[in-house]
Amino acid sequence: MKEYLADLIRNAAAELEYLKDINPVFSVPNNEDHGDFSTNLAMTLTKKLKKSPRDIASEIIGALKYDESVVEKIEIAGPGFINFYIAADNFSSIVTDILDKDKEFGRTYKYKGKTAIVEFVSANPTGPLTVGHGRNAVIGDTVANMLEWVGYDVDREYYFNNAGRQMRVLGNSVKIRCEQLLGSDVEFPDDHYQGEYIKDIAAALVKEHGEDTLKLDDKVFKDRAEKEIFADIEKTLGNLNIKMKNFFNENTLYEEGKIDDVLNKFKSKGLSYEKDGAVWFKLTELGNEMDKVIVKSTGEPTYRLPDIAYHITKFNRNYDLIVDLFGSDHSATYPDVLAGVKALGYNTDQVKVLIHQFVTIMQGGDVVKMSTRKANFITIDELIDEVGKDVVRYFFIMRSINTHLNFDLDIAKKQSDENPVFYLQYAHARICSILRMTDGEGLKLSTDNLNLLTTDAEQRLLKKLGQFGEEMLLSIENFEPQKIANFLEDLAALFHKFYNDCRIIGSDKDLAEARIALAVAVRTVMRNGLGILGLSAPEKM
RNA sequence: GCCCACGUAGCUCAGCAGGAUAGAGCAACAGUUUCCUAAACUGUAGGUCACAGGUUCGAAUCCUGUCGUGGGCACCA
Repeated sequence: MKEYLADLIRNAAAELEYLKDINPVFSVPNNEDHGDFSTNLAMTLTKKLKKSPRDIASEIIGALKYDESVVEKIEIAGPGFINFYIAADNFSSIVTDILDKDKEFGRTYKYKGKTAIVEFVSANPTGPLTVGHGRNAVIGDTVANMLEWVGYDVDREYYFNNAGRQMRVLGNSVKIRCEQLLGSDVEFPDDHYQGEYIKDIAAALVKEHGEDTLKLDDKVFKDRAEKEIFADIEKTLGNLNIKMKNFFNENTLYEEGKIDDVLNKFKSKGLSYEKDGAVWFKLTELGNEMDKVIVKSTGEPTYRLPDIAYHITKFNRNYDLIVDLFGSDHSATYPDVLAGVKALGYNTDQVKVLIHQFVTIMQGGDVVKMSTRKANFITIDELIDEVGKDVVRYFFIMRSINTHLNFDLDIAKKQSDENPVFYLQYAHARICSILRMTDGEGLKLSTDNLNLLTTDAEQRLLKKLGQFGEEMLLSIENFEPQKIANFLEDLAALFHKFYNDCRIIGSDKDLAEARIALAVAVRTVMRNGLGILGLSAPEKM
């Protein structure tokens, strides 16, 4: 429709010279009194033409040759907007289109043939995934879904490191629990992992090895903990319907010499130097503020080196789009890493770094501080048990990733009617219910009389449905999952209003069958949208 | 001190590729059911879009500064 209007204006260039080579922008006005589409074209031309915007608008309208069965009327409004009112008949065809395309409706293949990798979660295996990790997990998976929706072939990847100090502390935590189980009164250090899960792992080891447990190599405790915790993490992700394609172990970068490769390249390019027994990365030469250490005087690399090497593997795996997702606590690390990758000749334009702000957990009106080490946390699994997977997912994507998210456990756990997810799902369930009823009445779906859908509620619903594809593409290209949620909330609201205003059973047969077609179209769009968000579309509630 | 994000109704937040009278949910108040699920719908009330400048025909939206909140500024990741 926008294309049609743009053509109208381009064709008018024959009469009005200044419309040549112009690309008019159309928007849907917030206020319905302002028509179906609106353009600010006249106002943008005031300077060039030195005329009042309303005069220009009236000149343009005079030059437009349009079909009155499509455009009902055109008006000048406010400071100089040109508002287009589309004849009612032109919106109902969307229903046929939706029924036709069904699961494919609203999808584009704009990026067909392109590949993407989305790296997310990437928590080191020191404990169960907590509510704090939840936002990252859900946003990452949803972004991956979104990219798939526009044609990308997407790999979901989890990057972890099982070497560093934290992992040694983890292994030692298990070992000390074993000692305690075997009767030693050794004290458990404050800075070790306090969680119950450590005791469980220790108990399993003691059960298998008895008194010999303490003769085991230190590595065994760490490896066992890592294995059990990872199994747990994968299970948790599964509970959220998240399936990783790959778990990438930082260690492989060492084993395959990737770390040395980077180090050598830096050296040969003169991008590193030695000082105080450490190797420094010359970031100042690349325009950053200060140089940073990449290899400590102990010989161990800092995170920067493996991170750079890791990103290079992403480039070498030939992804067209590389998405990294992490919390704001890591926001300072990525510029160094990108600078390193860029310095080695890779095009960082294809890297999209998404940073989400923190989640503040509220309970009883207070902020809950969480720490994996102190075992003071709420796990995602606990949350799912309380409120279900859909609520958890929805809470994490319903807000812009740039804002701090307040997760009020009391509300999340409370009566479901405070949760907006149910509002969406109820719209879907309601439609299913209607269809069960109309089926019993012998009413069938028919697209023969869609022109009967003329009430306010019906027209608004039709217009909304027509915006689905464009809105999806916009949210996806901007990496804004919350916009999909907003769209679906609007659609659900319009449907609920339609439900209250327009009855199906009891209406004239032609009208009833057209309304069934509309309802099914809404259901299809709702289902497609919920699918992208990874939410279920229940038939009954 | 420096860097990033945020500041919109009592609360939680949309809106921000500039656009017309700034929206929703919750909370408050008043209504709607012999009728396809009331997990719904309708209405009332509630605003100095943190503050101050600037750009613009036009600013919640862009720019600068101030204040406030969160996160970061390691030879931790």
